[in-house]
Amino acid sequence: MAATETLTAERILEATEEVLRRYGPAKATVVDVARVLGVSHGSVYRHFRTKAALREAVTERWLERTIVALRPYVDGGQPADERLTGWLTALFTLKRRKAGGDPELMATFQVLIGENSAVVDRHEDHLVEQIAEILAAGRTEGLFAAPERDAKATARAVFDATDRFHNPAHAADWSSPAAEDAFTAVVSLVQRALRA
Amino acid sequence: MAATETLTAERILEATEEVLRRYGPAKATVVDVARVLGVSHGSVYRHFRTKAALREAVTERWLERTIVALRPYVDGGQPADERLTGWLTALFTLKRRKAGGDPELMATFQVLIGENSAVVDRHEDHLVEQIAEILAAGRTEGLFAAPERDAKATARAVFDATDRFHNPAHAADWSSPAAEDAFTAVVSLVQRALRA
DNA sequence: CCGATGACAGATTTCAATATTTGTCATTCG
DNA sequence: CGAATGACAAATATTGAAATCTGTCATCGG
Repeated sequence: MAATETLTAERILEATEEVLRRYGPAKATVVDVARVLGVSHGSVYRHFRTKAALREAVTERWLERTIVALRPYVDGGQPADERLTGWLTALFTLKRRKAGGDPELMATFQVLIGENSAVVDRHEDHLVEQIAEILAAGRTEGLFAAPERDAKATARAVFDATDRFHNPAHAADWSSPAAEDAFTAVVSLVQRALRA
Repeated sequence: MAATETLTAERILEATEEVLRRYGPAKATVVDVARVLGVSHGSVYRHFRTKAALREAVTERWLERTIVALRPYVDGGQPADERLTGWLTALFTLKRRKAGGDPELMATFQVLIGENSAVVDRHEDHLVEQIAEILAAGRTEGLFAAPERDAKATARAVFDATDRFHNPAHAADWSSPAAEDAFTAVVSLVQRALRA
């Protein structure tokens, strides 16, 4: 596997993801990444100052995909209340499928999440921002009441109230059949709270 | 430290708690517990079949204390909506004080929680039961609307929606000053959802 | 000139030998 | 007689020496 292509940050991130998938977060080393790419580990350090920075970048990429996947639910053509339910359901379904489909990968992901709380905080802000957009649209459409406190706080409250259904820390609960009902109940609670 | 008193399950549980506090969950051994009590470790096994059973009993005792501490908020003389806010605030304050005041003890507690999910599930059921009582009272008082689904599911939804503020998994977030506001926002969201 | 290399020091992890702990039970003690 | 003991086997944890990894940098090669 000689480096036929130029060594880019992008290629390193792909290789790192592969190594993390294959060996898990505890055993994945920079040397492994370099081996997959057919380069010396020194070359990896030209693109990422530390192993931690490399893992952080992978985490960021990973989280970014969720943001992109949820975008359609923010902009979609239905009424805002349906879009909100759709968005929340999509987020839950996405995470649950990931957790159920490949528990080991989810465990790896959770370790990265734990290592990079600053990245996660920024990611949460993005998600809250998307909720805020839906809520603002809902107010324009006359579906949602004007917020008692500032709009951002309400969006954050919706995010926090549904935490149990998107925070990977709770992934173990999602396989239970009761989880579906619990999710529906919380979403309906949230919808009642927002209704004009 | 001769066994001047009779060796009871109660005394063993107290000693186990002390050992867990002092050495943490990883280093606390049955031999340590026996040493504190001045007996042989074989005697401890007369009262608890396994180390796991002993830890489970400690966990149960620990959780029971929360139930007792919250009881007054269920029965208290104020209107039900205020009692609900009081109950939720008490739970959050209790947990937060525990987490902030002695982080190591909290970490120990979290390990026990993780080991004994069956006990935790039963504990959650008790808490949800307390919420359900307040909600039922609130309906009688005309403060809360009749539930769309069954009453138990609504109580569970309130519990789930506030998960971030009582689940020890989130203890790390509670020290942030934003946590207080986030909590207030979610409680106010829940109250709006329930209002008649 | 510029990206890649690999030798290197210090930090971290692995592994296998050693010690401790768990759980049992025949025996002792009151 | 029933509660407590402590010797014991099997499971688990600790330890420290050896191996590997991280991060740097002087040197190489296109």
